[in-house]
Amino acid sequence: MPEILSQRALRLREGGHKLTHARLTVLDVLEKSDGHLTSAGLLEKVTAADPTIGRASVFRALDLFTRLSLVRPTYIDSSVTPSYVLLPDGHHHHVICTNCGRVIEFADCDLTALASELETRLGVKIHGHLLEFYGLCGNCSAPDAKIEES
Amino acid sequence: MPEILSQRALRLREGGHKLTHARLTVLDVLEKSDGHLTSAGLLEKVTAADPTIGRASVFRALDLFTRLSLVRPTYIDSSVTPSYVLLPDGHHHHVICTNCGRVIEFADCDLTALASELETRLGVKIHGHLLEFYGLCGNCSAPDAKIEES
DNA sequence: TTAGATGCAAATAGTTTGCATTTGT
DNA sequence: ACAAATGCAAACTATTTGCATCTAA
Repeated sequence: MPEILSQRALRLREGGHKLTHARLTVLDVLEKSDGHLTSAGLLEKVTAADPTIGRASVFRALDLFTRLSLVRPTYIDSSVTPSYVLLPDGHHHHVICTNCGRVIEFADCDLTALASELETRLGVKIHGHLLEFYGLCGNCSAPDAKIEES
Repeated sequence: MPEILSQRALRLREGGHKLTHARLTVLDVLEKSDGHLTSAGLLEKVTAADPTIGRASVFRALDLFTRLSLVRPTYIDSSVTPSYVLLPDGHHHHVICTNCGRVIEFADCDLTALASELETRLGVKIHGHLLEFYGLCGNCSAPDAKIEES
C-alpha cells in the first residue's frame, strides 16, 4: 500500500480499473523488487506485506497487469515458472549466462531505427521491446571456470 | 524420427546424450513447426507422430533442450504456459501484437555492434540473442479494429 | 554390457473459478 | 448505490517423479 501513486497505478486508473488495496500492494511489491519475481516469490512478498490478500487476487492482478503491458511474464533461467518483469518505459534488457544462469542487466540499446523501419515495413505500431543476449558471463568464460551461480 | 540428423541432434550427441527415438521425434516436431509451440501443442504433435512416446519424455526432452540452449521457453501472448522457440543460429525475432497475440517474424537485425560493445563492457562472451517487439499489428491498429486472432 | 533413457501412473505443483461478501468511485 | 473486485476453497491443469523396463552406444 504505497502512499504515492506510481505512474503505473495511474495507468490502471486510466484503464478504468479500480485502485484496490490488493492491486496496489502487488504493484508495489513488483516495483520494489529488482523486477524479476516469480509468481511464488511474488505471492510470498505480498503475503508478507499483507496476509489478508488472497492468492487468487495476486494472479488476477498479474493477469490484469500483463494485459495492460505493465508487466510481462518471461523466462529467466530454465525454470518452468515465469518471472514477471516490469516493462517500465518499454525497455528491459539482460544478458543471460547460459552456463550459470546469471542475469546481467543493461539499459542502453538503440533500436529506435529498427523499430521505425519495422513499423513501416510490417505495418505495425510498436510500443515496447525485450532484448536478451545469451552467452557466458565473466566467471564462466574464464579459463578456470567452475559451475557457479550469481 | 528424421532420417538425417540435424545440427541440433549432433549437438545433443556432442553433449554426451543419447539420440533416442523420443528425443529425435520431439526435436523433429519442433524443427518442422514454425518455432512457436506450447507444451500442449508439442505433446499433441508428438503423440500424433508416435503415440507410444510418453508425456514425461516430452517434458524431459524439452528440459534437456533448454539446458543445451537448443530451445528457449518464452511467453507469446499472456498465456501462463510457455511457448518453446528454437534458438537456431542465435537469431529469432518477432513482433507480438499485444491485442490479438499475432506473431510476426523478421530475420534481420543489427545487433553485432551492441553485442561486441557489451562483451567488452560487461566482460561476457555473447553467442546469441532474442529480440521481441511489442505493439499493434496492422489489423489491430486499424481504425475499425476488432478483436482478432492470427 | 550397462548407464542412461523410457513409459506409465501416481503425486505434486501452480493457476483458475464460483460464489457470497466487500470496496472503490 | 452498485458494478467491480475480493477472499476463500474447491476444481483444474500442467509438470514432475518413482520405478521397472528397455535401448543406444
